[in-house]
Amino acid sequence: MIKKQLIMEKALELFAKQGFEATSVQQITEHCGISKGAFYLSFKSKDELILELINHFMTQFTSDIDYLVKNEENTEELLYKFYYSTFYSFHQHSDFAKILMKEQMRSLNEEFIIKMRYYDQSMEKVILSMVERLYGEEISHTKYDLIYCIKGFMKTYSELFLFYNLPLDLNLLAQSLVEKTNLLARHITIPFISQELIQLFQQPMNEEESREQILEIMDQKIMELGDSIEKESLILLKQQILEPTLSPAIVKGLQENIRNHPHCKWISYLLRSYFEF
Amino acid sequence: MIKKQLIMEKALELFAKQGFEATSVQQITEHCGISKGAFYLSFKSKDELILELINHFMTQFTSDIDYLVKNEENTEELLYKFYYSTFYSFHQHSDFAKILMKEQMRSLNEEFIIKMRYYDQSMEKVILSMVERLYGEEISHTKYDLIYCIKGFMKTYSELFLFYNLPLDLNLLAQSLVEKTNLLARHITIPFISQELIQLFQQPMNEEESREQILEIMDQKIMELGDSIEKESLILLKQQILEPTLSPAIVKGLQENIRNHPHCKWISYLLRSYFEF
DNA sequence: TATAATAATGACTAATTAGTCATTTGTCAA
DNA sequence: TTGACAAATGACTAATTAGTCATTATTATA
Repeated sequence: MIKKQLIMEKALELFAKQGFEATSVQQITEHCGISKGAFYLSFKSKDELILELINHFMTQFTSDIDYLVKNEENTEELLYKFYYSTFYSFHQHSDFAKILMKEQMRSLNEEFIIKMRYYDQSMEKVILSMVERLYGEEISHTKYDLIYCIKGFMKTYSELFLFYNLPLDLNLLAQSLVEKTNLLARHITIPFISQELIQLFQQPMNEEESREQILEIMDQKIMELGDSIEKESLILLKQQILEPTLSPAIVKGLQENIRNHPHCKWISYLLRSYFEF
Repeated sequence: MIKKQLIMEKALELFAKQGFEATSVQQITEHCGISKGAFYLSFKSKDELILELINHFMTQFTSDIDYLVKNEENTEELLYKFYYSTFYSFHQHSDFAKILMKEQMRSLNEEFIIKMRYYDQSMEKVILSMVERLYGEEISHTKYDLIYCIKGFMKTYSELFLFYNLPLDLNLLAQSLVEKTNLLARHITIPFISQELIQLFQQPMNEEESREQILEIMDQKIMELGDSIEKESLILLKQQILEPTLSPAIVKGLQENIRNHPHCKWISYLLRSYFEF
């Protein structure tokens, strides 16, 4: 298991520099100081490694932001904290962020594209719920434009410090983007992205499937974890999904128990969506 | 010469779908219906093909926008036309635009990165001069933020119709972005991107080299062209650079003569920068 | 028609790739 | 010390790659 982590870390460095395709398994194993065979003991293929990297970072990233958006009490501070922690995460995991910017939609592997679209849509949902919390009904007809403007800010300003090693004043950056976002939110009158337009390319993720998917991931995590508060909480939460008996306060508390465990970030996010808090 | 064009067109289609690295020369030649040897009669290498594609589109693209920004009389209309023609070009050359979005900074080849940075900086200069024309001195301390917001809009909104085949209402899109841009321009108070920050990563393109470069490209184009108004204009403009004798009106007229010739777009842009109109 | 010049071919090389598997090495308990 | 098991190795395969070059086909000219 520790070997797997080593490979993921070292591969990430190479991928960030050269991209997925230009980096060979040979290079990765050399960079790790292990043999080629050892690589295939940890991963079935190069593609599996890439998929695990994408999952690892995207789940963490999305769920962190989601938690913030759903739990920050102070609405005044929310937008600031959103930008701050987004760029903080980018900065912290800059190798993965670079891949995200470079690789994006690319690569022949259909599976990657589907995965990335899924996470991209999850992220859009999170931003949407933030926008709705912040500005309410008054921006209902311009909210999709606002989301795309926010995404545009994130992309363009990330490039600045990801690809040129510039000193980064996170506080100023967040403040500056908060001002821009508020300006747009309060004064846009001509929306371009309508509800219909969104529906044209956002194939809905169907709900029933999602329940089964949550239960499946929970089973997997329950098996992985040793005896702990986290494991017990997961088991109780699973029962709650199968037949609801517990009070909201208890469910909320159980979710709180698992949310900081590094392996439970994603299930944490899925449960927040499922229980609607 | 016609063969070269065929290869460029067909290669572009494949590159847009699969990216540079995932597309083999074999695939390209098959898609063209020619032999592998024939490919190497037109291009020294696969990299040369890629570089020519980048040059072909980026020169055309940059110089078209530059002409618009420098020559549109009606300042009210300028921003609208900027967005309209930008997205119109993207739409027209969507295969190349896709590559631009996907490939971006990527690829191991240092030469590509340098080329793309050069064109990116040229584009930033064009946008800067537009912003200065539109809003004057009052936005001098926020103008770089404005440039990056405009670039963000361009990127994010392009994705919508490049990667999902959506119907595109260019008029509405341009109007919508004009409103957003004006809002930001008139109300931003907290800039993030300062003059100093810009200088940290924009290595200046030195001026003396640029004069020699212009003359070199002119010589090349003069050789390429058959006897025509364009050729004569180029010869006169070259003499003007070597020793200025002609009146501004004549110089302007000579530039006008060449600006619409597809092979002269870039030299046209360089001359506008050199003569400062 | 005959000759020269140019264009086009595709089998070839050498390098690199992802992935496999017989073999070796290391680590335990008995 | 032995024997059993797991961990790790790297030479190997089969496929693919960019680029070459002797050969053939086509065209233009005399």
